[in-house]
Amino acid sequence: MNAPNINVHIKCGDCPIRHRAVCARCDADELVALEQIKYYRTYEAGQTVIWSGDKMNFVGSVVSGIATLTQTMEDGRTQMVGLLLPSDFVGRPGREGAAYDVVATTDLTMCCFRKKPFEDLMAKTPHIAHRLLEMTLDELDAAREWMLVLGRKTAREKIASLLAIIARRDASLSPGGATNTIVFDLPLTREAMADYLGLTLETVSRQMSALKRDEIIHLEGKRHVTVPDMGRLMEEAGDDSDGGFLI
Amino acid sequence: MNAPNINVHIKCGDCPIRHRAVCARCDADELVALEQIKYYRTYEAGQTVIWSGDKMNFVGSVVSGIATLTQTMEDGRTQMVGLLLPSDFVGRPGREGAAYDVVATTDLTMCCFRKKPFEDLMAKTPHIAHRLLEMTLDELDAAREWMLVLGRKTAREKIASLLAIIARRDASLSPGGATNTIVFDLPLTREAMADYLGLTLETVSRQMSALKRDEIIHLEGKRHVTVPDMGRLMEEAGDDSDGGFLI
DNA sequence: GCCGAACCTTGACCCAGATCAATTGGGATC
DNA sequence: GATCCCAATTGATCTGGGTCAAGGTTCGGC
Repeated sequence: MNAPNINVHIKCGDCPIRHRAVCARCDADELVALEQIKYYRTYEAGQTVIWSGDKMNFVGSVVSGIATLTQTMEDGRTQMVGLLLPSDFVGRPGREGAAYDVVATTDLTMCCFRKKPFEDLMAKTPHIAHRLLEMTLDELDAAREWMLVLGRKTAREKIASLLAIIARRDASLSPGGATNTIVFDLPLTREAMADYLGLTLETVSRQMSALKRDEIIHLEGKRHVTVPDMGRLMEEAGDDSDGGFLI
Repeated sequence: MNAPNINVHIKCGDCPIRHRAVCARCDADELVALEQIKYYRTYEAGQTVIWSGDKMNFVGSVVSGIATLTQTMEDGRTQMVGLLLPSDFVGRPGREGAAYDVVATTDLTMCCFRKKPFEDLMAKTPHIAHRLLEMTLDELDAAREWMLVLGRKTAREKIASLLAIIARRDASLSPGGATNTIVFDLPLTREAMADYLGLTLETVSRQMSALKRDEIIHLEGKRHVTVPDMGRLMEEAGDDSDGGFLI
């Protein structure tokens, strides 16, 4: 039950993450070189992609689905340290072992490269190295944003922050058009949300109920969320007024 | 009182951070190019180097002294998101504005490059881009480590973790030799420690007193710390047994 | 359509750490 | 050595979120 399927194969030109992943800046020639060393893997929801401490034989990009990066203490306390969405990069060129557990939260497809050939290619291809630097800097910003959430926000603000982040990236604008209503499905269980936010799942549940009671969000079932007014959600998150694009 | 001094000038060959900073992998020619665009700035303890949101005209490396990276919410809650030690890099090539406040904690000397020339040079010099990627990946690991501290550790564990980190990098092995006693000076006020750890300064003070009472540390004055047994400190931090090198 | 498992919600109580409030200590400056 | 100032300590009290415990929902398998 643990061997990932290796069957799909997409041409880079047709790849849904072509313009955002580590290969985004590659030209046609470079893409050919990547095409030669790449292969796909799929994982089922719940499967562990990489165990912390294991030797990493490959690096790669998330093509579809969602995965989490988590760190665990000996006594079992766990903290999620990253959420991997399509186009995000997994693995660290230049390091042997994995520093975190990577777990598929939904069914997951990854575009993988064996580590050594990828490192060799990277050394010869500044476009890849440059794009990877850019992506790493973005992740560093996201991690630091998250440090503020973990260190200084209340439980309610934490939940609102997480919802706002997911809403903003995952958002499918409501068919209605000009409203700022946003609708999406939570890709995480209450427990995973708690691990992300440094809370317990009970507190997550209570705060979700509270936000619902206060009509900041509407819930259908446990996962389907409607945000009638994104501005109010941002206020609850304790972030400055609107959009909050990085200055 | 706010204009930084611009007076020192060190040859790259004599620079104390030559082998660890963003220029670490540069060869002689590349160093000449860097030498031409670099200049030094000094700041006094307490001075703000960069304000969040301001246009960044330069990037650079910390040569000596310590600075902090902090984020502030509108209501004044602040979270430190990075501690900048000698050889650490400040600024983000490819972005206009600064995302965080940078404040000198001690007197500080920086080796600066105007942003545009540095970016141009970086595009032509893979050694710089490569080293910057490496440093950014290390910072990302440090930030994620810190997310575990902020999200899941108790106040006592947080303090022990911070002391352990400072001890490990800042450590001057005691002249005695073979003991694992470590002595160092705290570069941070109690308030700065609190901002780093997501605590209040009162809690920091109480936990410092508790660690002292339990003889995990000794204190002379408020800043001079002796750790008689590094292993015990690591235990208090909740980290796995010894050294804890990244796997 | 019954059963079990996984996930979620809600309530009651408790405690770690925040908050409010003095007090102490250690330099600098005069 | 008196005064001021700021960092730090310490105490008393309060509270947000954790912990423990008891249901409720949903869904797939039989």
